[in-house]
Amino acid sequence: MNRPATPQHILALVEDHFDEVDARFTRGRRLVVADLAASSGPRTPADMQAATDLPLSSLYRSLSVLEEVGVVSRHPGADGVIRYEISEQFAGHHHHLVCRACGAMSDVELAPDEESAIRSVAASAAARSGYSVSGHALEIEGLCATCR
Amino acid sequence: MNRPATPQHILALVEDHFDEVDARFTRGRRLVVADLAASSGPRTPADMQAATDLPLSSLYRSLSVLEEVGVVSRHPGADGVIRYEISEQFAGHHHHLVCRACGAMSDVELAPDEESAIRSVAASAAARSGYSVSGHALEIEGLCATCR
DNA sequence: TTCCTTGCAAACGATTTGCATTGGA
DNA sequence: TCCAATGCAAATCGTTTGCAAGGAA
Repeated sequence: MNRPATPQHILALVEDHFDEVDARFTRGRRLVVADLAASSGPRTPADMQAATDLPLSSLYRSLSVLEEVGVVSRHPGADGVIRYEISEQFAGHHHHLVCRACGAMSDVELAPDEESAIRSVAASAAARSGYSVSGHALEIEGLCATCR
Repeated sequence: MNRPATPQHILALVEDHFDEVDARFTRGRRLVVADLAASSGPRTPADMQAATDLPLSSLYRSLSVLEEVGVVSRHPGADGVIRYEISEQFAGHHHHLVCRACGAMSDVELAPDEESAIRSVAASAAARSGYSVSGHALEIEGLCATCR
């Protein structure tokens, strides 16, 4: 999967994935995935706790399992807080807009030609430094619509 | 300044900058800047404390002053630790290679045409989402030469 | 003197872990 | 039954702050 998906779609894919790796897709984990799937950008544990009402320790434990099985990925913010989102495998490849005033991150997708331009720049830069590339992330910094 | 610079050059620029904003470029601050200027990528407070032997509290205070006056910038890593580097104003614009095995970050510069390609992609993506752009950062993820 | 910087120790806030309990296969 | 998941409380770890001492203008 490498294309935007609806929350329901994501839930279904994640459910299948839990079967495949044979781990339990429990209530807590489901709540976390549902919350992230419905969001338009990475969320902090505090955000998710407010939305799901799970105890923080359980939330963190769910996140760590979800990360292990590749369902979510972490995005540390400049404020020192780690934000999570559904990983690209399930939510599709995209990039981030980061508001330098409020720290919020939101998702953006690039057009195919933009995407391939980035990919080729990343590949050549990595080659120059002896890295083998496995991915890239463009972070666009600016002011969001409400902060500008 | 928007071009790679030698450690000495950076020290000199920073010294002038401290004069301009009339703040003191003290021993501790100088040690931090020298350490960062000599490094090939963002460093953690622990790295810097090992190199400079400054007490952690003083180190953090120096970093916070340096950040306020625009000399350093912070780069939160996936491991939750914040890394610092000399800001682009003094060290030149560049991007990062991040090793997904060891977490190390190293600097890369792009060719002018690569850079302008990224800039234009960032501008159009931001416009689509109602953001005003102030900068961009490409993070290239992969395995570094020693981890691959 | 006066203001800024430093260093130590205590305080914080985010995240992790120990342990006893609960829940599902 | 049995192992994994949960929840609470306590522990960690990176980072920040209070406060008294030191230094430069």
